[in-house]
Amino acid sequence: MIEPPSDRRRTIAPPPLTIGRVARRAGVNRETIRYYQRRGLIAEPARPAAGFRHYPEETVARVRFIKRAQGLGFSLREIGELLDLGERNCEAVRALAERKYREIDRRMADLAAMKAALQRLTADCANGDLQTPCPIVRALEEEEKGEA
Amino acid sequence: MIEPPSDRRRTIAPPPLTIGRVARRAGVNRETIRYYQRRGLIAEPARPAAGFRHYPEETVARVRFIKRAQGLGFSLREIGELLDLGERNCEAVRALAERKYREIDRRMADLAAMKAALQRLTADCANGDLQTPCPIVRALEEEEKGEA
DNA sequence: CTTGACTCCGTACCTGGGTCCAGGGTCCAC
DNA sequence: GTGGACCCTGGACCCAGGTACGGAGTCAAG
Repeated sequence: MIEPPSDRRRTIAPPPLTIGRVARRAGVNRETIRYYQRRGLIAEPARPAAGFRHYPEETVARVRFIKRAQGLGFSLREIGELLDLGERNCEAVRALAERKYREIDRRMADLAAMKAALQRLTADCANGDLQTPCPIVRALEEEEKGEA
Repeated sequence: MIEPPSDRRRTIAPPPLTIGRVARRAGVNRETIRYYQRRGLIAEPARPAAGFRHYPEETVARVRFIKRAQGLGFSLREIGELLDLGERNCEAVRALAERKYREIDRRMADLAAMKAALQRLTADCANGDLQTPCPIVRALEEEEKGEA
């Protein structure tokens, strides 16, 4: 995974961190890096060679940050805010995290309701198998304002 | 909400169930009805007048079914399957419902993990407020393969 | 008969998060 | 110096699930 420093040029041959390398290290598609750049999630890198992007090391961490934050349910827009704020406004980051926390809570409650509903439905269904006006479909057609 | 039967024509003046009426009754946009039709989720209605769709009463129930099933986490494609199967294959409907149930379970577990992670993060943050290299951002940049 | 509300159609557009492509240019190890 | 791996660009395309538009036709009440 970590390419050996090739050891012939005094052990210091810093491999320029090109887009493909960043992508591989961060475990994403090359295009995703370009996309994040367009979205302003990662800074425009230096381009010392003929237009080739040379990224600083932190970029890999940043991309991983983005992916992990997505995993926590943040949208790219929110992640942008996190990244902006994180550098200078810890309180605001915490507020965002707490908002997201509550959002996740709500989503879990929704899912729990769905689950319960599905369970009821499949239970109905399991009683008599092969009923032709399927009770699940039947039930979903009814009003049934069970939850507020 | 329920338009009065206008009472002048023997109390039976069946108002033709046009697209707008179906939409209002089902609580969706008119375009959504057209869209569902394009997607094959609701049948092509009769068009007795000059091209105007006249829907059967069941259509309203069907659209509400679709919306409720979406609320349970089914995609329109899955809902199409449900509707197809529901009319003749109860077992298959049940299988779909159970699959979705398990999917919801997984999503809840994911969310629970996210929640826990966020809680850890905000707890860190609450210790010292106004830290400038925000610990949340810091933490998300680290590897931390906590969950498998 | 007029007016306003409604409907028709196809197509374009939207959000979010990417992904792919063609037709070049470049880098570097051998 | 050559071959293969890599990189550049802008724009098109993808998925889902709709929403909006515009110009025309129609229905029904007053």
